[in-house]
Amino acid sequence: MRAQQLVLGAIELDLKAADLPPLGWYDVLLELSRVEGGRLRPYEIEERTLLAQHNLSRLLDRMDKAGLVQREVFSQDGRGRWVVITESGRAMQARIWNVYAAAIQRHLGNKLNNGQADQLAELLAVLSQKS
Amino acid sequence: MRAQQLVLGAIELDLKAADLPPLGWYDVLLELSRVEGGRLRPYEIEERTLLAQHNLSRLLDRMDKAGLVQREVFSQDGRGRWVVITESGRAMQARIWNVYAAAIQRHLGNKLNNGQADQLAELLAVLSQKS
DNA sequence: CGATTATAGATGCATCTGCATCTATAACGG
DNA sequence: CCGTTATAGATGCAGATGCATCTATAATCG
Repeated sequence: MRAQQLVLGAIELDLKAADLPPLGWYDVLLELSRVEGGRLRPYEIEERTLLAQHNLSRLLDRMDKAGLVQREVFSQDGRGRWVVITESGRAMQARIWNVYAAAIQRHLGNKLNNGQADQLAELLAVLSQKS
Repeated sequence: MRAQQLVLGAIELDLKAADLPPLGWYDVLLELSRVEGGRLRPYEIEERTLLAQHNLSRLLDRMDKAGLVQREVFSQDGRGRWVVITESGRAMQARIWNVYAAAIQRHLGNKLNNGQADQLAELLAVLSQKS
């Protein structure tokens, strides 16, 4: 818990210092940017990111207002929506990645060698397994 | 990040299911319960827990209102306060620990053997070191 | 001393999160 | 079909968090 808080906090500070939005925004932008057509249903984003439904709904409000995504109707199911990444959203994803990658390097890469990083990833993968 | 979110979320759910307050409360109660006299200055709690100052200040409001801690004047320095754990606070700390310990066992202990747990702790300690 | 600066803690305000619930639509079962 | 139940997503409200700033007191330095 302590390590996560410290590392995440340090990364978020780096983002903030570069006037970029928090990591949650990046997670959404990344998922959208790497699927065909740049569009996903909200529940798909939810599954991929571990954001809670109500939380994602309002994050999308903010990202929509910021012009990074747009909501469109999903005609096959009247309940559903498409969330589509905009050009500006793709640009933002790239800008964040520049800073994010450097932050990962600084706060993780500089502290662990490759073997340790692999080991850590493996142990955390074990913890992430459903129970 | 994912592992932390999953494991912490699962532990918090266990606490909530037992009608207990979130882990932040436990952190404060634990620190207070294990010092002589059961009292610390707010800034000391802050250092030990990584809670932000303004955040801790209001957490203490809530814990005070719940009768788990009391604030007392600190006569050596007019700016300072004592935070003192109450009997009820000690009882709560113990009640939380029962549930918390079981949750740690379920969500960590059952997934990692001792060697893996040690390895993980060691890697995370490396990450926690100041830059 | 007295003015400046630093520290301890509290607080107003905006944002974010969780929780429950709501609306709208779809699926299902008799 | 129609009533019940399930699913997608939004929203009102309370509680939590971050940020900046405020008050009060201490320490420092000319």
